[in-house]
Amino acid sequence: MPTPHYGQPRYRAIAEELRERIESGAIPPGALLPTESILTAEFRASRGTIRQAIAVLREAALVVTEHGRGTYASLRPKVGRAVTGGRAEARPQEVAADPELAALFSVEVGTALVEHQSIDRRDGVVQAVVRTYRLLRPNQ
Amino acid sequence: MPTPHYGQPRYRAIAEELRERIESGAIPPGALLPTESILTAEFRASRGTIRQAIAVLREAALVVTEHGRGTYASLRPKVGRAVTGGRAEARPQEVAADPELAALFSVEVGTALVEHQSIDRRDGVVQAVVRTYRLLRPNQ
DNA sequence: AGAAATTTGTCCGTATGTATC
DNA sequence: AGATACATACGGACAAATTTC
Repeated sequence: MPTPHYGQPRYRAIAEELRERIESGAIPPGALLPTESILTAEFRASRGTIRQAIAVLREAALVVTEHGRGTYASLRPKVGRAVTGGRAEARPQEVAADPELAALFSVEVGTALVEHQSIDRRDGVVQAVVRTYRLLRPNQ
Repeated sequence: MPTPHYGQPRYRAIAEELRERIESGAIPPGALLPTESILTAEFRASRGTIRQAIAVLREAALVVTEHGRGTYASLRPKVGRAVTGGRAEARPQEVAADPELAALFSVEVGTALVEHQSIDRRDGVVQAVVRTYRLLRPNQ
């Protein structure tokens, strides 16, 4: 079998399909995904490709994998706009760069950065807090 | 050849070695890393293993790979010296809630949260750093 | 402009190691 | 101990993007 992946690679297509199942609730939060072996059979793909697909979901924090156990659907599907009141507030503010941010932005520790904070709530309960950091004035 | 990986897997050891070369300046910022083919010969490892090692560096934002071109060392500063617990960037990571996060999540200050950091970069230059915080155990 | 070489991307099949049940 | 499931590693083949000639 050749390797035709015009446009979308197989592993991404498979990741999409699995993402659908998770976000739709077909695979409920906390539940185990089918084993790599089963997915291999279902999608008629090699195990490496299946693992690549799962890696995409892991990167997206949609699943968590445990050695010898399996891969679980994350307890936190869809962070996006919940139809019911998942509104996010923003609050620009200047903060001092911690060592890691300083290294990333190539500035001195303590340099002022702009912090943008948004909050994802569901039914009034804070689900996630997102902080975005940028330079006051981009260098380079 | 068997696959003994007591403790450290091969690909992580190779990633460590390459990380050394980058952080020491042996591979200066912006420079191309040796091709996968060359690394395969040097480390006597399969291409898959080399690619896995490079994936680790990519995850740590130490390199950027471009299709058909090669893998570049990131333009990040060698400031990453002070290693006072300052990890380059482990992916999902547990951190202690600061007062503001603690208030938002309704937990005690210092409670462990999961931090996920992603970096938006253009041409190797960091544009923005996004940190997302969530509870370890979502308490509905 | 076009062809070839180079380099990374995707995919397969197999084998073995390690963790969990 | 045995079975199950994920992790690591190898080798081969072809696709796609880039560079070189």
